[in-house]
Amino acid sequence: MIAKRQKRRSTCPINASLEVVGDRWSLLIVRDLMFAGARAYKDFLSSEEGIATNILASRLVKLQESGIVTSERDPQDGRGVIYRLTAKGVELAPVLLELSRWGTRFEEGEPPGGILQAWETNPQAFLAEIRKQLLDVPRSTG
Amino acid sequence: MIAKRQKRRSTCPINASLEVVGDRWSLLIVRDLMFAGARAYKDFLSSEEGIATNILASRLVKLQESGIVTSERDPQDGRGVIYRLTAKGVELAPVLLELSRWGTRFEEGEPPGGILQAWETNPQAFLAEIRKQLLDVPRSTG
DNA sequence: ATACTTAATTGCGATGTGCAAGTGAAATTG
DNA sequence: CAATTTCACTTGCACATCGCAATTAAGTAT
Repeated sequence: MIAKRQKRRSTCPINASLEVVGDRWSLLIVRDLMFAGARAYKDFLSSEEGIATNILASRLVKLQESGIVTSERDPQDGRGVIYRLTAKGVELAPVLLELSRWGTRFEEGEPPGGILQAWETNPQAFLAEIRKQLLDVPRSTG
Repeated sequence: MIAKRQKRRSTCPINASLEVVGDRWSLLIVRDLMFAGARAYKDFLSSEEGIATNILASRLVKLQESGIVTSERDPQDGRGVIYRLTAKGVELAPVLLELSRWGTRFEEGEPPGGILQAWETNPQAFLAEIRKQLLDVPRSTG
Protein backbone atom coordinates (compact mmCIF):
# COMPACT_ATOMS: atom_id res chain seq x y z
CA MET A 1 0.00 0.00 0.00
CA ILE A 2 2.90 2.28 0.82
CA ALA A 3 5.00 3.33 -2.16
CA LYS A 4 7.87 5.47 -0.94
CA ARG A 5 9.60 6.50 -4.13
CA GLN A 6 12.82 8.38 -3.82
CA LYS A 7 14.56 10.20 -6.64
CA ARG A 8 15.63 7.83 -9.37
CA ARG A 9 19.06 7.82 -10.94
CA SER A 10 17.43 7.54 -14.35
CA THR A 11 14.17 6.77 -16.14
CA CYS A 12 15.40 3.40 -17.41
CA PRO A 13 13.03 0.64 -16.27
CA ILE A 14 15.93 -1.77 -15.75
CA ASN A 15 17.49 0.75 -13.42
CA ALA A 16 14.15 1.33 -11.72
CA SER A 17 13.85 -2.39 -10.99
CA LEU A 18 17.43 -2.62 -9.79
CA GLU A 19 16.91 0.25 -7.38
CA VAL A 20 14.12 -1.77 -5.77
CA VAL A 21 15.37 -5.37 -5.92
CA GLY A 22 18.96 -4.99 -7.10
CA ASP A 23 20.83 -6.30 -4.09
CA ARG A 24 22.02 -9.63 -2.80
CA TRP A 25 19.05 -10.39 -0.57
CA SER A 26 15.71 -8.94 -1.71
CA LEU A 27 15.09 -11.44 -4.49
CA LEU A 28 16.06 -14.34 -2.22
CA ILE A 29 13.30 -13.25 0.15
CA VAL A 30 10.87 -13.10 -2.78
CA ARG A 31 12.09 -16.54 -3.86
CA ASP A 32 11.38 -17.97 -0.41
CA LEU A 33 7.88 -16.50 -0.47
CA MET A 34 7.25 -17.72 -4.01
CA PHE A 35 8.77 -21.19 -4.12
CA ALA A 36 9.68 -22.27 -0.59
CA GLY A 37 6.42 -21.50 1.20
CA ALA A 38 8.03 -19.05 3.61
CA ARG A 39 5.51 -17.02 5.66
CA ALA A 40 7.19 -16.22 8.99
CA TYR A 41 10.33 -14.30 9.91
CA LYS A 42 12.09 -17.44 11.08
CA ASP A 43 11.39 -19.13 7.73
CA PHE A 44 13.62 -16.60 5.98
CA LEU A 45 16.29 -16.92 8.65
CA SER A 46 16.41 -20.67 8.18
CA SER A 47 17.16 -20.34 4.47
CA GLU A 48 20.36 -21.91 3.26
CA GLU A 49 22.07 -18.59 2.57
CA GLY A 50 21.92 -17.43 6.17
CA ILE A 51 20.69 -13.84 6.06
CA ALA A 52 21.48 -11.78 9.16
CA THR A 53 18.48 -10.74 11.22
CA ASN A 54 19.13 -7.00 10.92
CA ILE A 55 19.44 -7.26 7.15
CA LEU A 56 16.29 -9.37 6.95
CA ALA A 57 14.32 -6.87 9.03
CA SER A 58 15.45 -3.91 6.94
CA ARG A 59 14.77 -5.74 3.66
CA LEU A 60 11.27 -6.73 4.75
CA VAL A 61 10.56 -3.08 5.51
CA LYS A 62 11.88 -1.99 2.13
CA LEU A 63 9.94 -4.69 0.31
CA GLN A 64 6.77 -3.53 2.04
CA GLU A 65 7.51 0.10 1.21
CA SER A 66 7.93 -0.98 -2.40
CA GLY A 67 4.58 -2.76 -2.38
CA ILE A 68 6.11 -6.18 -3.07
CA VAL A 69 5.31 -7.73 0.30
CA THR A 70 2.53 -7.32 2.84
CA SER A 71 2.42 -8.40 6.46
CA GLU A 72 -0.21 -9.13 9.06
CA ARG A 73 -0.23 -10.54 12.56
CA ASP A 74 -0.77 -14.27 12.75
CA PRO A 75 -4.35 -14.79 14.04
CA GLN A 76 -3.32 -18.17 15.48
CA ASP A 77 -0.28 -16.85 17.36
CA GLY A 78 -0.14 -13.19 18.31
CA ARG A 79 3.66 -13.20 18.36
CA GLY A 80 3.90 -14.21 14.74
CA VAL A 81 3.79 -12.11 11.62
CA ILE A 82 2.71 -13.56 8.29
CA TYR A 83 4.37 -12.20 5.18
CA ARG A 84 2.85 -12.51 1.73
CA LEU A 85 3.64 -11.43 -1.79
CA THR A 86 1.46 -8.80 -3.39
CA ALA A 87 0.43 -9.07 -7.06
CA LYS A 88 3.37 -6.85 -7.83
CA GLY A 89 5.63 -9.26 -5.98
CA VAL A 90 4.21 -12.29 -7.75
CA GLU A 91 4.96 -10.69 -11.10
CA LEU A 92 8.66 -10.91 -10.26
CA ALA A 93 8.34 -14.61 -11.10
CA PRO A 94 9.71 -14.23 -14.66
CA VAL A 95 12.75 -12.37 -13.34
CA LEU A 96 13.43 -15.10 -10.78
CA LEU A 97 12.91 -17.85 -13.32
CA GLU A 98 15.24 -16.29 -15.87
CA LEU A 99 17.85 -15.72 -13.17
CA SER A 100 17.44 -19.35 -12.23
CA ARG A 101 17.77 -20.46 -15.83
CA TRP A 102 20.92 -18.42 -16.34
CA GLY A 103 22.42 -19.58 -13.06
CA THR A 104 21.74 -23.19 -13.94
CA ARG A 105 23.28 -22.85 -17.39
CA PHE A 106 26.35 -20.82 -16.48
CA GLU A 107 26.96 -20.91 -12.76
CA GLU A 108 26.41 -24.57 -11.96
CA GLY A 109 23.63 -24.02 -9.51
CA GLU A 110 21.55 -27.09 -8.81
CA PRO A 111 18.55 -27.07 -11.15
CA PRO A 112 15.30 -26.85 -9.20
CA GLY A 113 13.26 -29.96 -9.95
CA GLY A 114 10.76 -29.57 -12.75
CA ILE A 115 10.07 -25.90 -12.24
CA LEU A 116 12.38 -24.60 -14.94
CA GLN A 117 11.17 -27.13 -17.45
CA ALA A 118 7.58 -26.12 -16.81
CA TRP A 119 8.54 -22.47 -17.28
CA GLU A 120 10.41 -23.13 -20.52
CA THR A 121 7.66 -25.31 -21.92
CA ASN A 122 4.76 -22.97 -21.31
CA PRO A 123 5.56 -19.70 -19.56
CA GLN A 124 2.00 -18.40 -19.71
CA ALA A 125 0.47 -21.45 -18.11
CA PHE A 126 3.17 -21.61 -15.50
CA LEU A 127 2.68 -17.97 -14.56
CA ALA A 128 -1.06 -18.46 -14.30
CA GLU A 129 -0.49 -21.36 -11.94
CA ILE A 130 1.85 -19.35 -9.72
CA ARG A 131 -0.56 -16.43 -9.58
CA LYS A 132 -3.35 -18.76 -8.58
CA GLN A 133 -1.28 -20.45 -5.89
CA LEU A 134 -0.02 -17.26 -4.29
CA LEU A 135 -2.91 -14.87 -4.69
CA ASP A 136 -6.00 -17.03 -4.12
CA VAL A 137 -5.18 -17.56 -0.46
CA PRO A 138 -7.86 -17.26 2.21
CA ARG A 139 -7.26 -13.99 4.10
CA SER A 140 -8.11 -13.22 7.67
CA THR A 141 -11.64 -11.79 7.61
CA GLY A 142 -10.55 -8.90 9.85
CA MET B 1 38.12 -17.12 -19.89
CA ILE B 2 38.87 -16.60 -16.24
CA ALA B 3 36.27 -18.04 -13.91
CA LYS B 4 37.21 -17.26 -10.31
CA ARG B 5 34.55 -18.99 -8.29
CA GLN B 6 34.52 -18.40 -4.59
CA LYS B 7 32.56 -20.40 -2.07
CA ARG B 8 28.84 -20.08 -2.62
CA ARG B 9 26.32 -19.36 0.08
CA SER B 10 24.09 -22.07 -1.35
CA THR B 11 23.51 -24.29 -4.38
CA CYS B 12 20.41 -22.36 -5.47
CA PRO B 13 20.84 -21.12 -9.05
CA ILE B 14 19.00 -17.88 -8.26
CA ASN B 15 21.50 -17.26 -5.49
CA ALA B 16 24.37 -18.20 -7.79
CA SER B 17 23.22 -15.59 -10.32
CA LEU B 18 22.74 -12.96 -7.64
CA GLU B 19 26.24 -13.53 -6.31
CA VAL B 20 27.55 -12.64 -9.76
CA VAL B 21 25.21 -9.89 -10.99
CA GLY B 22 23.13 -9.10 -7.90
CA ASP B 23 24.18 -5.54 -7.27
CA ARG B 24 23.12 -2.09 -8.37
CA TRP B 25 25.61 -1.69 -11.20
CA SER B 26 26.66 -4.91 -12.93
CA LEU B 27 23.47 -5.37 -14.92
CA LEU B 28 23.50 -1.72 -15.96
CA ILE B 29 26.92 -2.28 -17.50
CA VAL B 30 25.58 -5.34 -19.29
CA ARG B 31 22.59 -3.29 -20.42
CA ASP B 32 24.87 -0.63 -21.90
CA LEU B 33 26.83 -3.29 -23.76
CA MET B 34 23.69 -5.00 -24.99
CA PHE B 35 21.33 -2.19 -25.90
CA ALA B 36 23.26 1.09 -25.86
CA GLY B 37 26.23 0.12 -27.99
CA ALA B 38 28.75 0.87 -25.25
CA ARG B 39 32.28 -0.35 -26.03
CA ALA B 40 34.68 2.00 -24.23
CA TYR B 41 35.20 2.91 -20.58
CA LYS B 42 33.93 6.42 -21.13
CA ASP B 43 30.71 5.08 -22.67
CA PHE B 44 29.75 3.52 -19.34
CA LEU B 45 30.73 6.67 -17.46
CA SER B 46 28.46 8.77 -19.63
CA SER B 47 25.42 6.64 -18.81
CA GLU B 48 22.52 8.46 -17.24
CA GLU B 49 22.97 6.79 -13.85
CA GLY B 50 26.44 8.22 -13.29
CA ILE B 51 28.57 5.32 -12.09
CA ALA B 52 31.74 6.34 -10.24
CA THR B 53 34.98 5.48 -12.01
CA ASN B 54 36.35 3.28 -9.22
CA ILE B 55 33.12 1.28 -9.08
CA LEU B 56 33.09 0.93 -12.86
CA ALA B 57 36.67 -0.31 -12.92
CA SER B 58 36.06 -2.87 -10.19
CA ARG B 59 32.82 -4.07 -11.80
CA LEU B 60 34.49 -4.50 -15.17
CA VAL B 61 37.14 -6.65 -13.53
CA LYS B 62 34.52 -8.74 -11.74
CA LEU B 63 32.46 -9.15 -14.91
CA GLN B 64 35.56 -10.36 -16.73
CA GLU B 65 36.42 -12.75 -13.92
CA SER B 66 32.89 -14.09 -14.20
CA GLY B 67 33.26 -14.62 -17.95
CA ILE B 68 30.49 -12.17 -18.83
CA VAL B 69 32.67 -9.53 -20.44
CA THR B 70 35.91 -9.58 -22.41
CA SER B 71 38.27 -6.75 -23.18
CA GLU B 72 40.94 -5.98 -25.72
CA ARG B 73 43.00 -2.96 -26.58
CA ASP B 74 41.56 -0.75 -29.30
CA PRO B 75 43.68 -1.38 -32.42
CA GLN B 76 42.82 2.13 -33.68
CA ASP B 77 43.81 3.93 -30.48
CA GLY B 78 46.24 2.32 -28.08
CA ARG B 79 44.79 4.20 -25.14
CA GLY B 80 41.40 2.68 -25.59
CA VAL B 81 39.99 -0.61 -24.38
CA ILE B 82 37.09 -2.28 -26.13
CA TYR B 83 34.68 -4.21 -23.94
CA ARG B 84 32.37 -6.88 -25.30
CA LEU B 85 29.82 -9.33 -23.99
CA THR B 86 30.66 -13.00 -24.11
CA ALA B 87 28.03 -15.59 -25.06
CA LYS B 88 27.41 -16.01 -21.35
CA GLY B 89 26.86 -12.27 -21.06
CA VAL B 90 24.51 -12.16 -24.03
CA GLU B 91 22.36 -14.85 -22.42
CA LEU B 92 21.56 -12.40 -19.64
CA ALA B 93 19.20 -10.77 -22.15
CA PRO B 94 16.07 -12.51 -20.80
CA VAL B 95 16.90 -11.36 -17.28
CA LEU B 96 17.33 -7.78 -18.42
CA LEU B 97 14.18 -7.88 -20.50
CA GLU B 98 12.07 -9.26 -17.68
CA LEU B 99 13.51 -6.69 -15.28
CA SER B 100 12.63 -4.06 -17.84
CA ARG B 101 9.13 -5.41 -18.21
CA TRP B 102 8.56 -5.46 -14.48
CA GLY B 103 10.02 -2.00 -14.04
CA THR B 104 7.83 -0.62 -16.79
CA ARG B 105 4.69 -2.19 -15.31
CA PHE B 106 5.26 -1.39 -11.65
CA GLU B 107 7.92 1.24 -11.24
CA GLU B 108 6.96 3.72 -13.91
CA GLY B 109 10.20 3.52 -15.83
CA GLU B 110 10.03 4.84 -19.37
CA PRO B 111 9.30 1.92 -21.70
CA PRO B 112 12.14 1.42 -24.17
CA GLY B 113 10.77 1.87 -27.68
CA GLY B 114 9.69 -1.30 -29.39
CA ILE B 115 12.14 -3.62 -27.67
CA LEU B 116 9.78 -4.94 -25.03
CA GLN B 117 7.01 -5.52 -27.51
CA ALA B 118 9.34 -7.50 -29.74
CA TRP B 119 10.40 -9.57 -26.74
CA GLU B 120 6.83 -10.24 -25.63
CA THR B 121 5.66 -11.09 -29.13
CA ASN B 122 8.36 -13.59 -30.01
CA PRO B 123 11.04 -14.16 -27.38
CA GLN B 124 12.87 -16.80 -29.40
CA ALA B 125 13.21 -14.66 -32.48
CA PHE B 126 14.21 -11.64 -30.47
CA LEU B 127 16.91 -13.57 -28.64
CA ALA B 128 18.26 -14.93 -31.91
CA GLU B 129 18.48 -11.40 -33.25
CA ILE B 130 20.36 -10.15 -30.19
CA ARG B 131 22.79 -13.05 -30.31
CA LYS B 132 23.48 -12.35 -33.96
CA GLN B 133 24.01 -8.64 -33.39
CA LEU B 134 26.35 -9.03 -30.45
CA LEU B 135 28.31 -12.15 -31.26
CA ASP B 136 28.85 -11.97 -35.03
CA VAL B 137 31.17 -8.99 -34.71
CA PRO B 138 34.43 -8.83 -36.65
CA ARG B 139 37.26 -9.41 -34.16
CA SER B 140 40.77 -8.15 -34.42
CA THR B 141 42.72 -10.87 -36.23
CA GLY B 142 45.36 -10.77 -33.49
C1' DA C 1 58.03 19.16 -25.90
C1' DT C 2 53.16 20.40 -24.47
C1' DA C 3 48.57 19.59 -24.01
C1' DC C 4 44.85 16.43 -24.14
C1' DT C 5 42.37 11.99 -23.89
C1' DT C 6 41.51 7.41 -21.93
C1' DA C 7 41.43 4.08 -18.45
C1' DA C 8 42.11 3.52 -14.55
C1' DT C 9 44.03 4.16 -9.09
C1' DT C 10 44.21 6.46 -4.57
C1' DG C 11 42.50 8.79 -0.45
C1' DC C 12 38.87 9.61 2.51
C1' DG C 13 34.45 10.26 4.71
C1' DA C 14 29.82 8.24 4.64
C1' DT C 15 27.05 4.38 4.24
C1' DG C 16 26.03 -0.57 4.39
C1' DT C 17 27.00 -5.40 5.97
C1' DG C 18 27.69 -9.30 9.12
C1' DC C 19 27.88 -11.16 13.55
C1' DA C 20 26.63 -11.46 18.46
C1' DA C 21 23.98 -10.07 22.02
C1' DG C 22 19.92 -7.94 23.91
C1' DT C 23 14.82 -6.41 24.13
C1' DG C 24 9.79 -6.63 24.55
C1' DA C 25 5.59 -8.86 23.71
C1' DA C 26 3.06 -13.04 23.53
C1' DA C 27 2.63 -17.92 24.34
C1' DT C 28 3.75 -22.09 26.82
C1' DT C 29 5.04 -24.76 30.87
C1' DG C 30 4.83 -26.16 35.62
C1' DC D 1 0.58 -17.06 38.57
C1' DA D 2 5.78 -17.17 37.96
C1' DA D 3 9.33 -18.83 35.05
C1' DT D 4 10.72 -20.11 30.66
C1' DT D 5 10.54 -20.13 25.81
C1' DT D 6 9.43 -18.35 21.26
C1' DC D 7 9.15 -14.76 17.98
C1' DA D 8 10.24 -10.60 15.69
C1' DC D 9 12.94 -7.54 15.84
C1' DT D 10 16.87 -3.77 17.70
C1' DT D 11 21.44 -2.39 19.14
C1' DG D 12 26.47 -2.19 19.16
C1' DC D 13 30.52 -2.72 16.89
C1' DA D 14 34.12 -4.15 13.54
C1' DC D 15 34.77 -4.25 8.90
C1' DA D 16 33.80 -3.82 3.94
C1' DT D 17 31.95 -1.25 0.29
C1' DC D 18 30.42 3.11 -1.93
C1' DG D 19 30.66 7.67 -3.76
C1' DC D 20 33.14 11.64 -4.75
C1' DA D 21 37.29 14.19 -6.00
C1' DA D 22 41.82 14.29 -7.22
C1' DT D 23 45.64 12.02 -9.29
C1' DT D 24 48.30 8.89 -12.37
C1' DA D 25 50.13 6.29 -16.41
C1' DA D 26 49.98 5.40 -21.07
C1' DG D 27 49.01 6.90 -25.61
C1' DT D 28 47.76 10.50 -29.08
C1' DA D 29 47.68 15.07 -31.36
C1' DT D 30 49.97 19.43 -32.45
